[in-house]
Amino acid sequence: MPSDAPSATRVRTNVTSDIREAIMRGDFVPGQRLIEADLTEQFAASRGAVRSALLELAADGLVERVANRGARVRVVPLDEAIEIYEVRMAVEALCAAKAAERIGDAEAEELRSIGSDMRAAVADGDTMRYRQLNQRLHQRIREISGQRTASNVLERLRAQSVRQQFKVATMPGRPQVSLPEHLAIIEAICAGDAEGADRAIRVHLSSVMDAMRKASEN
Amino acid sequence: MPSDAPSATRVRTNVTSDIREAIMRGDFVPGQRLIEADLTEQFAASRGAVRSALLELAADGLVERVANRGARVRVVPLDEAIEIYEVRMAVEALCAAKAAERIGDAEAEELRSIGSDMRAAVADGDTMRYRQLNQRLHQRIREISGQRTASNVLERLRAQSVRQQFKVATMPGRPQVSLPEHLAIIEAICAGDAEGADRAIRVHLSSVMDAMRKASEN
DNA sequence: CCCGCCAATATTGTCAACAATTCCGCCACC
DNA sequence: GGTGGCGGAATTGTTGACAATATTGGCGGG
Repeated sequence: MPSDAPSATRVRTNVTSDIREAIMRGDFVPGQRLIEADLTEQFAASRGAVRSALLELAADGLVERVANRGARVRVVPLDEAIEIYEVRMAVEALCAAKAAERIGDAEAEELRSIGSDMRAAVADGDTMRYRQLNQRLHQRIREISGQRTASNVLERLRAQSVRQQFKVATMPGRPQVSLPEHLAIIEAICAGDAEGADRAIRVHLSSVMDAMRKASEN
Repeated sequence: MPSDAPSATRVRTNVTSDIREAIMRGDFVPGQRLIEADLTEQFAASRGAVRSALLELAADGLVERVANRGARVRVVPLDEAIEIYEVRMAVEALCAAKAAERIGDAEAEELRSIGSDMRAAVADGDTMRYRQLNQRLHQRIREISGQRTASNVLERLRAQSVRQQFKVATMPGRPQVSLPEHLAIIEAICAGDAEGADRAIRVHLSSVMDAMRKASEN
């Protein structure tokens, strides 16, 4: 799936992706109404296309639709965010374990390289870069695991909790906490230690969940 | 979900559910083309409604859509079915563990009652009834677990693999194998043994996966 | 001063016709 | 005899107008 085809048939921009990205980027805040007419204008698409997009995004759990009352960006309360993370923990642990079983030398080097970059980003206090590396690490682990279904599920769940994830990632001192957890995950996977990778992922996501709870106490 | 509401507001029957059920029931076989005009006639709905339905079902992973070439019932190859079951294992294990932690006396009695019914159904050789009870057991465990997100994910995955599940369930001698596994799950959950419930679920789903592999060797 | 009704408005849902695309059989041509 | 183009049919995609439904603000009664 080429997310950025160089010159190919991406002439006709996909409205669904546009709206999805707008939501995940935060252009639309949770709870905000998404009125078809407005979106039609904003994205220069037909109403039918907008309708289809909203339908698809509703299936993805990103927007809520109630009959005859339209769509709005779904607001994920804390307890539901926790549930999402509990599922993520189970599925990411599966992916990490599988990745540990299947990893090759080149891929191991790549993961370690991401680890080094993360260390550097934390040392420089570059939170944004760390966030990107974090996402890339998790994505790469999923890819190495070869579990397409698990990847789909995780991608879906991540989209739903991207806001909470952002809140946590930008907490002061948070990178210092999560960096060693990430490095532990990388080491376990590269060592082919499925059991250890499973544990390391769970430790990491537990830590994220704790931080999430703390963040919401404000 | 009342499939046959007696008098309620089910005047306007939902096309999406109808098609979904038709697929899961096997009225449409995997790979079969789903032509909008035909569905329009068959379900007495407008083409727009059918289109929306196909869009939604595609998001659910039940049908495949390619641009300008229409929709067809998605065919799930064995290796993908296995992946689906690996994810199910992870998530159902989570649900079982949570259910074990939260179960009350009334619910425990209900689960045990399902267990007895299953025993009876196997003794009578009533495979269909056993299948129903099986589904109800898993569903009830999800409900008791209180994990909405996990339930959604599982419901989705179950819809995709319902065909394989059927193949396995109707294998001769299969109920005799899975009955004790189910009873073990029930006992662990009722005993409040989260760890044991997790293990029991994994044992059971591993067994299903093995059976699935054998079934596809034909 | 507050509350429930009613019309006006905003918004979504549905429909039918039209445009664009792909598929399939046929025929000329090599 | 095989191959490549060329219509015609089938099917999906899009558009615009219309119908159905919910929301809002005002108005009169209590």
